[in-house]
Amino acid sequence: MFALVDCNNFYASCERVFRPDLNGKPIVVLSNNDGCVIARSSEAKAAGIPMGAPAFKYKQVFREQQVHVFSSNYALYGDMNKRIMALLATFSPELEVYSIDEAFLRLKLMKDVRLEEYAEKIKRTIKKHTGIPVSVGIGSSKTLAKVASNIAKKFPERTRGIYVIDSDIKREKALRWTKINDVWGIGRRHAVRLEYEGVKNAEDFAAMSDKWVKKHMSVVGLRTKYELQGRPMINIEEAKAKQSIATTRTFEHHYSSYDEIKERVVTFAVSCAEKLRQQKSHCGSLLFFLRTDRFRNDQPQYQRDIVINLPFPTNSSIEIVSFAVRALNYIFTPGYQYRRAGVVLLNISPEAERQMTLFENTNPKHKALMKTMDRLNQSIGYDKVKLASQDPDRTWKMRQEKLSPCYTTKLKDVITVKSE
DNA sequence: TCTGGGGTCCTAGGACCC
DNA sequence: TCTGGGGTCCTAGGACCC
Repeated sequence: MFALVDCNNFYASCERVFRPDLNGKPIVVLSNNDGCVIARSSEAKAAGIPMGAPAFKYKQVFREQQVHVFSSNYALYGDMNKRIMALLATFSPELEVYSIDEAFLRLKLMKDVRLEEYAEKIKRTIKKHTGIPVSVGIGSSKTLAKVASNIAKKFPERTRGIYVIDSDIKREKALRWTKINDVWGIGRRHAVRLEYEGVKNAEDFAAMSDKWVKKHMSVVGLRTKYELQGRPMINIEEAKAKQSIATTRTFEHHYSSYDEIKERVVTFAVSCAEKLRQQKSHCGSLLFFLRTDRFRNDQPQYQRDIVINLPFPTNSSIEIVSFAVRALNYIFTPGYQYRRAGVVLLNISPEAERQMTLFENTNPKHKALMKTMDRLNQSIGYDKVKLASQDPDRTWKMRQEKLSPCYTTKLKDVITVKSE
């Protein structure tokens, strides 16, 4: 059996762990630059605030409903995620961390242990040690575990956050209840198409012909169909090195000067290179993109991507920066108001499998230099050692007006508990 | 004034090989 | 009249996930 453990309203719950005064009150968490709503407590959902709502359009709603607004605090959420995953690892040797707030576990059926009780124990443990409420869905495939978890979340009172699909009768009932666009693996496009075909729920979809599904939705759709029927097609996956690494940002305002954009691009490239070295890989190519503000139709629009194939694989910040700047030089055109840019590293392979080239190679001194830079930045603080092409006192800053303290990762932010 | 960021997998078609 | 058969690799674009 597969279990899906999913944190309820994760970012909002993280904020609430250290602010118990906010229990029962509406909370939203905003994206970078305080742009959109990306997480909502159940009270905020009930207040009618949709996912992805632009914050500036909902200011009045926030005020009227007394919604507590937070900027996203990834240091906090990332650390809470680590703690939860460490706890989950004690429940099964086969654990897949699927996203920042959910994980799949493979459960071997054990004698004398009922699945409901095991799920209950998982839920209780996470709550006790981290303060985060979770839902648990269990089924004979990952997709069914997802279905079960949705039911658990939808009916918290009746299910107490736990739902187990362990019989055909329960499976059929669950599939009938699950709307087609709520099925894991069926997105907006396919949902529209399927509804046109008369498919309303997961049960209808599971009854479609293999031929139709394969033709219109490829083997991916077919796997989803089998999984809904209770035949596992997707396994627990162990953590793998990333195949692409990106750092992209919407700027806090429009930039038109080359120098300002260049400084940002350098920083994006450095950040990508750090992530690349962390997973002990190097990259063979780099994509850079630059675009104007798609929401401003009173201004001329410009958007371009460029891929640069590196002459040799590298993970040196210095080299990756120089190629990123070269990419910028190719596509930068003066006269536009730029709003977004990004660096994506591609063609990633393990450092250890380096293919030597005859004439060109990375400077061997870079390796030791990068190691030292990474060590210093890790021990004395992020961004303390920079390349000269980065602005030493970075003038730009992400808009984060409602940032909460880093309760679990900064000593000065640790809460004080007074006892009498 | 103001609208996020980071990933994966699959397929068709082109270009190539013998 | 008539023009084979069997492969691989790469890329762009689409669809999906959180």
